[in-house]
Amino acid sequence: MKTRSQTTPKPLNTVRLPPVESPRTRSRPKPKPETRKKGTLGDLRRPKKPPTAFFYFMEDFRKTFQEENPSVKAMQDVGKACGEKWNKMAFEEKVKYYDLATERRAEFEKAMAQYNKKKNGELSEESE
DNA sequence: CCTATGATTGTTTCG
DNA sequence: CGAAACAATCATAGG
Repeated sequence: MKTRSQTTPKPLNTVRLPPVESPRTRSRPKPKPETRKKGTLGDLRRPKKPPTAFFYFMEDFRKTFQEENPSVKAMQDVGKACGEKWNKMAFEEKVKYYDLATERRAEFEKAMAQYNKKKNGELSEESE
């Protein structure tokens, strides 16, 4: 409605709705995905990001998928199936997962506050 | 034995 | 606002 002088009022629920269906706006040139996970154990300082709705969906889907496809064990195969179904999933069904992720993020915000705070002290107290 | 990579999409973070 | 990296999972590879 009408003009919104404010740029993105940033609703409290940021989300619950699926992000605009961007037509692949995320351009990922994927130049050299050599080390996507560099410090699996060394980046503990980085607050782990909250799992996305997609991951939550995977938890459920993974179990179901393995039951129907005991042959498939690697997530790579399941992941593909997940993505395919995820795109076809009904918005209402996804909302359920979005809602989960939304709550998880709230907690994550706190972790972020500490992270920012720690960042300052880290300079002095790097090793813990 | 340990570590990294593979794939999926959504979210996070900084300037 | 945009770009880039990262989030979990599990099987597999090599030294």
